[in-house]
Amino acid sequence: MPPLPRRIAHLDMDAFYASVELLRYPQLKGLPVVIGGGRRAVDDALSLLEASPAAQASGNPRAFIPIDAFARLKDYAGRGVITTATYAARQFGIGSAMGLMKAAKLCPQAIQLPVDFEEYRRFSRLFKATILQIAPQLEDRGVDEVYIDFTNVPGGQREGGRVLARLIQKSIFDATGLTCSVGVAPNKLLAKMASEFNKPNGISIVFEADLQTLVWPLACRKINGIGPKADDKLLGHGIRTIGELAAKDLQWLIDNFGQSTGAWMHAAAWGRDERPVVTESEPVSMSRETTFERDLHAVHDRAELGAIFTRLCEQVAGDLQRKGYVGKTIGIKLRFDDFRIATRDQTIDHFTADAHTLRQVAGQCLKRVPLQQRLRLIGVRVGTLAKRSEVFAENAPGAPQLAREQQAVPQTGQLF
DNA sequence: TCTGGGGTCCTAGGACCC
DNA sequence: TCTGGGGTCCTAGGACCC
Repeated sequence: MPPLPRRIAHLDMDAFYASVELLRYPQLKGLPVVIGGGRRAVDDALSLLEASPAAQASGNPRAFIPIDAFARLKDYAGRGVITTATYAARQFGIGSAMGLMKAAKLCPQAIQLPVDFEEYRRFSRLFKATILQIAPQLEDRGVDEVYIDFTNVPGGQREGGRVLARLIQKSIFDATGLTCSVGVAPNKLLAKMASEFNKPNGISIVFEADLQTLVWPLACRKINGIGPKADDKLLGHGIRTIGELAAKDLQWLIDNFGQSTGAWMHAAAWGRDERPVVTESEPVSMSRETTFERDLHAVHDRAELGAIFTRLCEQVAGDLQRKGYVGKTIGIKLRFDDFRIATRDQTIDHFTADAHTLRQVAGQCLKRVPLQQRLRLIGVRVGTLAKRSEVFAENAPGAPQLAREQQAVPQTGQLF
């Protein structure tokens, strides 16, 4: 029997965070709602506001406070950003990654909700488990997106995948009350674009033959992997659409964008993508970072900075231990007040998940950065990961590498 | 009232080894 | 004197994605 034509689906939950919140608070349907800005400053502000009569009357004090109330709070630092906004809020020009203060200006009456990642993750697990009962080849692409290989699944070839897509949509709605959009195409690249064609709650089916009519008129930016920089550069050459990109010579693209990027762009514009659906993967790094409520200075705010730095190391160590990983490349990330970023890292001779070791090596990394300028953010990262169990197995008997990890790391008493 | 947090992958130079 | 390659690891930065 000849192999079936490859049919790959991209499934995207519709306005995921907002939809989960609307399930919880159906009264908010149709109202402008923004989700995000949930930093400590916001929590402090919330606790002040919870006592307000309007909030009390709503029955859910935290949920029904207009965003404007924050903007008017005297000492509010205002560093939170909007994670997402409902369609009603988008009408006012509010979008994700927008500063909370700007959003308050655009739509003072918008209701602000804190983000609840735990709840979103719960729904995420639920919809993915639902898909897995129907189609076993699933690639996780974050909390609200997946690729699914339809090729050999019953119904996966009927009407180009529409029959299976409909079944999955219905099953997810029955299990969660949430809608999603699905694109089915010969590969991941086209499936990802297709899932955007018919939002929300839509299905769109794309074949190779649809390339010219459905894909070539789109902006290059619609290709997953072409971001703002590459798009700017393409525009600089007068290339606006994917069709215009496809019309360019392969060699011309290689000369202007490099061997790898040029060749990839050419293939993408012609709808070619052989990447498989990857059902399992190991993490490469784990990190924690935080933006301060006000910019801090390495000397002036040494104690505060040191405490935050230590906490980040403890958090990364906790994450590693909880998930059963160890790593040997320890690094830091700094963002200065002018938004410049500096990174430093160091690879040590053994794997670790120990907070003191991370703190010590990360402290050494910090010493290698000039710190005249104020800092906005600091982060700690561990890379070159391995499964803790495998490092144990490799070293048994004797486990010399981990034995070293368990040695007490001398506390220098210094901050950095 | 500018601009969060957690990731992946790529590039490019230098060290070091054969 | 100076002349080679190839391969891997480490480090710093940057683009991009969700």
